[in-house]
Amino acid sequence: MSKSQEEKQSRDRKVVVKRGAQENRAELTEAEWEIMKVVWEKQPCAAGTVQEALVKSKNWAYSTIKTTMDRMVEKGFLEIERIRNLQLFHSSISEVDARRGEFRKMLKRAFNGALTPMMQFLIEHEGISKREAAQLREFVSRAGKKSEGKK
Amino acid sequence: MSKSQEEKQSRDRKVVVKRGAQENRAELTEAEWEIMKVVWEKQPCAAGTVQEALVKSKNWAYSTIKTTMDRMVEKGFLEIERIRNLQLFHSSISEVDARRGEFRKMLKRAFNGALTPMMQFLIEHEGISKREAAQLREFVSRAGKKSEGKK
DNA sequence: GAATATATACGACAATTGTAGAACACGTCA
DNA sequence: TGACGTGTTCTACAATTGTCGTATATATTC
Repeated sequence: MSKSQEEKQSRDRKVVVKRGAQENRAELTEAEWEIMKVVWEKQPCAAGTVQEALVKSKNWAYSTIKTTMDRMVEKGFLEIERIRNLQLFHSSISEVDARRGEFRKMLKRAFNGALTPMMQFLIEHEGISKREAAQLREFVSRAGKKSEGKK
Repeated sequence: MSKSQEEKQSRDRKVVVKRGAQENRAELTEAEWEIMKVVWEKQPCAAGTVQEALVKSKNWAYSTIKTTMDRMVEKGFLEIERIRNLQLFHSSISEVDARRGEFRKMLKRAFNGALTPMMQFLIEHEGISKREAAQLREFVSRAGKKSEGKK
């Protein structure tokens, strides 16, 4: 496997574009996640806005965030709308697609890509709060109807 | 945040040791996952065994795998049992802990650490089969009881 | 126009992760 | 003992990601 092939695969794995019925998904790094969460909420917004939003939880230098965001533009995760000297960023990937990417990556690594072993894992090894359980019950009752519809 | 602090936090995040009732979990890279899956299945085993097992899916050079495994020893994920000149590796982390680490990382990044939005996401965006929905229901029905026990 | 504030561009370094070949060491066999 | 096979050690490079200060550019105000 040559470097360029691997590079191409690596890219495809990060952002899998729509091919027929296949869905969009993206894989973000830790820092990218933090930044995208702010962008999804405040877009279009400047890098400075993102920095201000993250100053408490992360305390990153402005240039740290700007660099990361510029790289995300190169990767196709963000786009720049220019107004005079100001760059406003907006997302090119949806939160749903990013979530899907992260979820699928986890599923593939830890559960060979299958939901059933993950569910078993949750059942046997993960507990949840009462509140979460109540909310889940509500969603599950809807799930019955939705899944019938889907399949 | 100084470099050494960040380094310490980074380590703690990768392997969170047992503190009281808190659980074990680990975070593995892509290559580490591939290797651990083989080790869990064949341990104790030599690096060459791992390389042979992965030759079809990955075609990594022996030294690629050996290097990764040596680094994993340094990280505490693997341990070496020496028999003459031969090193047999066995895992220091369980598959459950690794799964938990990967799952929790995903949950934190994509769903702010909460199960409920993840389940909602699955139901609304991922499409689940009847069987999976049934497992979800089982999880929810057990959730009430288990969480009492765990918490 | 100068001073100031804001924002971008530039450049660089460190750590981690992935990748792997070459050199060296050990064990076995003829 | 030398040859050969197996396994470890050593070394190194590349890419990515994280991190950030400095230089430069732009816009505004006095």
